[in-house]
Amino acid sequence: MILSEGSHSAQLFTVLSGWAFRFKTLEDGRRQILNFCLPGDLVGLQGSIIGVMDHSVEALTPTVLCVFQRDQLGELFKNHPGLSFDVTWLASREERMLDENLLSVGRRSALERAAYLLAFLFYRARGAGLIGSKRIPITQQHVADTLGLSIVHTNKTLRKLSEGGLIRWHDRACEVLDPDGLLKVAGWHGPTESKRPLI
Amino acid sequence: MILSEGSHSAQLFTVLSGWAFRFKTLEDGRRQILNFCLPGDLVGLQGSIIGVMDHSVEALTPTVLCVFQRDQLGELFKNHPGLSFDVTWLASREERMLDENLLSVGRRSALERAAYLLAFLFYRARGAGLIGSKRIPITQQHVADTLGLSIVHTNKTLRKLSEGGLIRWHDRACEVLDPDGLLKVAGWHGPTESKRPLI
DNA sequence: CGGAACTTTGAGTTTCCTCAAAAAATGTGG
DNA sequence: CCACATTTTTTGAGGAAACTCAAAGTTCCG
Repeated sequence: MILSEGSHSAQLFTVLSGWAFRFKTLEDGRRQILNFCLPGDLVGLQGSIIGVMDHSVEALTPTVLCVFQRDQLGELFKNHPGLSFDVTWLASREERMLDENLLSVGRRSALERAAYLLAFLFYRARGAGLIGSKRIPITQQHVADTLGLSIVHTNKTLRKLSEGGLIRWHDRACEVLDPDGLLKVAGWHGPTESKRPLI
Repeated sequence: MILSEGSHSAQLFTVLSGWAFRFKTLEDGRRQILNFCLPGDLVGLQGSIIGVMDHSVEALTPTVLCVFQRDQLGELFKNHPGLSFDVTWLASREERMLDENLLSVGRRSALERAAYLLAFLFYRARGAGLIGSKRIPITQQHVADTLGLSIVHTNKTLRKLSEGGLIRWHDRACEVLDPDGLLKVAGWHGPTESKRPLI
């Protein structure tokens, strides 16, 4: 599944199963991953509200979506105040995650950033009900493009986390061995999530 | 005006006049500015919906706010679908700005980042109706904390933009002399804003 | 006028990057 | 199951970007 930037029929959808990610690119190809999309996430609201999507979305695993029609959104707000409150709740949750990510990319060191990201994804997966799999299905290139680092430096940084026994990398995926250790390295207290609406 | 992180009576407000900014800090004091708040902006939605504010807000100039009560939000969604749509529109606009900022901090060089930020603020000021003043009331420390750079390197970077005749720095503020030049340095096409709701 | 905040400069260091290439894992077709 | 192409991970070396430390100018404000 790939939905690309500038695409005019901006889609609004929720992820039912699978992993995906949102990203933007500069004209010369530099790519920044903005956030990851897990089951229960609402993706593309901005595009739906504003008219053009200005980021792209790509799947990491086979993914099942529930697609909404853009023009249903006005109707939703008119007739379903509870649901539209939930939509806004999810939007504000996404914004909170972006705030955290921006803090991380702007102010944390490479090692702290990597630890933060993997802890973040670990807890998101858990929160999305993917309890069984501690496997985060991303390549080191994805990590690099999320953290704003080169692939080489990312590799050397992840290696340190591996050597510290915090993670293990295999099969194009990261296995988190010690979530608390990651939190400590990152200087983070973990997610402060309470109960959330499902759409 | 300062509202601080973790404050429990999370506030929701719109800026009526003045400049402010949202930021987060790490425990050792490193600060990341997340976005700037100009007249017409809705600030603190996430806090209002989720219960605790997890960023702080500080004023750059004397600022007038219109504060909403948090518990009015449910009522708003129930009885004013048009307005609640607008609230969500503004939330998605904020998210779009964060996406851009994250791309910038993650993937642009120091010079590109600085140019992007100043162009971004220039167009935001214009969009907020502050047409007269090309003055952006921030110190170089604010720029550094927005771009994720040190104050020293920020100074040297801004100096290059000054020497290129793109900006002028005086009175703890930046004057934009050549917006198009900034866009070119940043490799950006400027804002794609259409009409927006006022709350 | 004096103190504080802000801007500027220089020097040396660290972090991260690019280039290049090898090693390992993965996927495909026979 | 094997041979081969592709993608991903790993390593080394040298260079560029950004950082810290330190200090001197400047501007602002009471």
